[in-house]
Amino acid sequence: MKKRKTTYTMADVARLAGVSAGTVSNVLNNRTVVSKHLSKRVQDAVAALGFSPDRGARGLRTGRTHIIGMVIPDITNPHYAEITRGVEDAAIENGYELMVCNSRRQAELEQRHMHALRAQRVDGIIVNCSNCYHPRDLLPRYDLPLVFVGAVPMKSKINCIVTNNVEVSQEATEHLIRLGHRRIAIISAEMTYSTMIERLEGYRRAMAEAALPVEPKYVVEGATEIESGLHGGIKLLSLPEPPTAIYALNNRVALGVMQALKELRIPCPEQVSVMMFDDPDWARSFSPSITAIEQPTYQIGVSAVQLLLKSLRSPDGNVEHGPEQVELKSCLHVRESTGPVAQELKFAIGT
Amino acid sequence: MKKRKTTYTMADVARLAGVSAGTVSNVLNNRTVVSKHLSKRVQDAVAALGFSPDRGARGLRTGRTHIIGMVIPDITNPHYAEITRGVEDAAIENGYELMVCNSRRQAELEQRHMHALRAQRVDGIIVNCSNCYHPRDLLPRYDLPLVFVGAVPMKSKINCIVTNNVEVSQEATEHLIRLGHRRIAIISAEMTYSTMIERLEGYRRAMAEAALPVEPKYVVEGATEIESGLHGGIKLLSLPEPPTAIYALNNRVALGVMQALKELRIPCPEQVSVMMFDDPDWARSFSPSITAIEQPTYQIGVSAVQLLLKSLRSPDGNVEHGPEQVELKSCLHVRESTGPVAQELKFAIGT
DNA sequence: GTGAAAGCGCTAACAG
DNA sequence: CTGTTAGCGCTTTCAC
Repeated sequence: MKKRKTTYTMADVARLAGVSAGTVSNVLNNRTVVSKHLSKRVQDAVAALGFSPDRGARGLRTGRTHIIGMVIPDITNPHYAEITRGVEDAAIENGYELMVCNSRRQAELEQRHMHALRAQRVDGIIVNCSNCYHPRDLLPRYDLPLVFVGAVPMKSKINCIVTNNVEVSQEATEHLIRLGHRRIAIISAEMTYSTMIERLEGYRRAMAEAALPVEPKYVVEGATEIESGLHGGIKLLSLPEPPTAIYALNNRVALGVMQALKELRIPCPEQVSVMMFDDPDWARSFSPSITAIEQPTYQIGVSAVQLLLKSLRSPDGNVEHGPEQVELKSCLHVRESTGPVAQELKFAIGT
Repeated sequence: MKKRKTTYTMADVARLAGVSAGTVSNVLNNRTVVSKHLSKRVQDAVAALGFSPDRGARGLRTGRTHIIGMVIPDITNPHYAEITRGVEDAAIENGYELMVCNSRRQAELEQRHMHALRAQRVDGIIVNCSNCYHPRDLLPRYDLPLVFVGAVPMKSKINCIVTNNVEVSQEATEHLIRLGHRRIAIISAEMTYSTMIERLEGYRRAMAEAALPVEPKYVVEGATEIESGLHGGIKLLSLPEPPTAIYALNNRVALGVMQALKELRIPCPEQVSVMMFDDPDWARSFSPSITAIEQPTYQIGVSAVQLLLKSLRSPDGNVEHGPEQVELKSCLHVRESTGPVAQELKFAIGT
């Protein structure tokens, strides 16, 4: 039942180097000062055997696995993929390995992953929870250092990395209003995400400040799927009085909206402007290129690891003065998909 | 130096249930038949404490960590992201956890990750190597079960999941030829990938069978970056005799080609047709929607895990009769971006 | 400075 | 059926 006979242990290295296992350990972790002489012998033996210490055994002994766990909704969404890249890079730089799990936005799976990661005795978990109203269900009774990213639990004192969703969403909506748009529709994903709630709030504020009504028929709650944006888009564009601009609250939904415009052969931005949250690679390649709000995805990942490590080093599992909240900035990139509102002339032509 | 005092051990469970640790282990792994009576008591104790056994300790003891490692070039590329999804789902279904590493197409990083995974004592590794000519450098001296996916080492007897690149690429090129195209350009990514070599070969065969010359000026070797497709596309389209069709060998390059068309204001497919390998979400949302070759990405991931597990269960680390090669099928989706070759009339108009 | 030995949490013989 | 025990590979006192 042994795994591989070709896997060496520190005892093998010690024997070959003619020292004790403890000394090998000391050399490998350059702990106490080992004499140059023995140190060299040990290193030669390590190299000769191609030995690398068993991290699992080390973890068992030290109580730290040096593994960071991560739970995200869906790695195939470029938004999460880029955050993950940031996390991985930062983790490795600090000597940690990463274990990523996809929850598919299912609370049950989310929990199962959290428990699996706990069973693995990861040192901490970075999580993007899909339901910000029931975050407590996520936390194992036995506290593991946790950092939330992006979508975070509401009204909870926790470590998290957030972005200025309200602010940038308001700013982006104002961009549309400045272009003359009055009938601005918005399609969100699941409203269980704190991010969606905040982005909608930004939209509301901009509308309110411009004294524009937020008409329910222009506010569509979708899901994080392309089909959702497609159907929502078709529904909006088929209204007796269709919107002149559509604001998609994430990249999946936006993809669906673009498809809706294509199917209905509605020119963008001539007849309808489109703006989206997220700024995936393809935003600039589309015709027209898409006005988009870029989130600091990579940096979110890096910051999450930094905060987690900070929290790991604190005695109580939180940073010194309680949970810390880091806010990063998103920014709007105006491109070709948003233009001046269609002139009435165009409607005249249509009739 | 203990990690968390709130983490219980099997001894705690045993004490609470009034049994021995061995019995707890037996219940948890339903090994030998434990009496209903004690079994219940143990399960209650486990539930009461929220106990879950330390996988690291178990791994140390059993010699199997039940972790699968994975090394891919870049998780932010939808192609790899979808393979990863398949791998994760299949892994979890079989009681394995997953550790994914990004190599950024750097051989050095690729190796470092392989070693890190070995140090973690993963049970096997799934790898998409970026240089199919030097795969041996990847293998640690101490053999770990390995399964290659997609880009595989050339001329090596190894476990791998491949696709019918040559065949489908030939078929796709024939599609362009049937549309009347004669000047068909092709932009590849790094030719160190076996996939690129095979896709180019398919193109060559189709051209040869149609008695069309493969002109060097129409064969561009790029890199897996959008910029690469952009510059390659601009270069091709600026030729005195530009191609009437461009075939991009992966989704990143294709994105760049679309951007080139946009910048040069060249109508697609009226003047230039575009076809690409890979079929990411956005292919159908583009205007025009893009003719694309879909790879069975998710299934590649699932198959890779299946083959790895099969190999893990074999005594010699390989499947019964030596390494196994599984071939899956890709398929062409004809969409709007490929059309009949531009009539000479259009050129006349241009002059 | 270095070696010897204990023990992290678990499983797998082996007794009883 | 259940308990006892040894030991997986490593780190870390503690003597020397």
